[in-house]
Amino acid sequence: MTNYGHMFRAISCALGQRMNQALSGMELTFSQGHILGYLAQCTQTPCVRDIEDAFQLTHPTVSGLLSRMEKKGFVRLEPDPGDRRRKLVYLLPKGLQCIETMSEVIRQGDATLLRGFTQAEQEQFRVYLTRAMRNVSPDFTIPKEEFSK
Amino acid sequence: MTNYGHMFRAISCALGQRMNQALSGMELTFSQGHILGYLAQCTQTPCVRDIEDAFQLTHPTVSGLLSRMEKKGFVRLEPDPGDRRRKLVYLLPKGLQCIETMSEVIRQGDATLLRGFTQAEQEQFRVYLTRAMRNVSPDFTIPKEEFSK
DNA sequence: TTCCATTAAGTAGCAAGCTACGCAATATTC
DNA sequence: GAATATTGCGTAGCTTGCTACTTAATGGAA
Repeated sequence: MTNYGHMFRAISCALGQRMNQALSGMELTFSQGHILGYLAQCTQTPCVRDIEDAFQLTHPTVSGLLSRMEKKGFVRLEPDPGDRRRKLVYLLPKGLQCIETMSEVIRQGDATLLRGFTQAEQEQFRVYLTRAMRNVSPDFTIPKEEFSK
Repeated sequence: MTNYGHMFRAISCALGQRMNQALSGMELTFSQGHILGYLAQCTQTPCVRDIEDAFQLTHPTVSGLLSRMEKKGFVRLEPDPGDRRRKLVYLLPKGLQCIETMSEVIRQGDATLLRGFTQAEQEQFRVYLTRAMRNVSPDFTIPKEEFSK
């Protein structure tokens, strides 16, 4: 009777819009920024498939994101010499430069969303969201990103 | 540091996928179903703009949705004789028939999301979500739909 | 070794969001 | 009444999600 699906869609879209506007200056999108954060944190150069797994996204989605990111010079894709099926995803300097801005944008987005929440309420909300997340997507883990500071 | 933007995106996508799969039998999508629910509840035939306002969506988005829905025979669009700028959106019988299924799909979606939540936790979660919603989109109201039963 | 299964990536095609335009009808203002 | 502003809709073009299919490379089994 409450239709959470609609609420989540609305919040997700509104938040995404804010983020994308904040990032529009550096021709970077929110989704692309997340991938940069993931790459910056990796100890080993990941392949496309690794990114799909980390973000629970399908191959065509990630493939499209990376192709646009490559076009703008944020990353470079190269075949893995050890397994010629794979393509390794390298973070380029231009991509690395965006990490700090991304981090700030995320911080501000969270602050907007949680305006008026006490510390305890934030913790509680986060617990609920994590539980809801696992309910709809059991093998979900929050992807490691270079935005923890 | 927690990146709520990503959590909301992930939940929203996962939930949407479930809903769309459940509705795929009747060639209806989740977003389209919401509009049907809104139309079923209206006392006066709304125009396109009314739907945009109700769901906080842009014109091209609603325009596209309605055009696909019209193609499938769920709704019919006709110019408003009283104001020739407007187009009135009529709910057709085929659209009305989907309401019940939509209602059930939403019920099941919510149940999945909230699995393991006590009644009190559900209420609390709902309060948090509503507050978060207003934080990111101040003039948001939950659109009236014919899914309350 | 050869055959088959699996895995990684590519691509076509679609839905649903968005921004940024333009146009026609109505409303407002002088 | 005429000029201007606003409003409602259309459309082009983009991103980000998806499914479904194909192809190439690897791995395992007969």
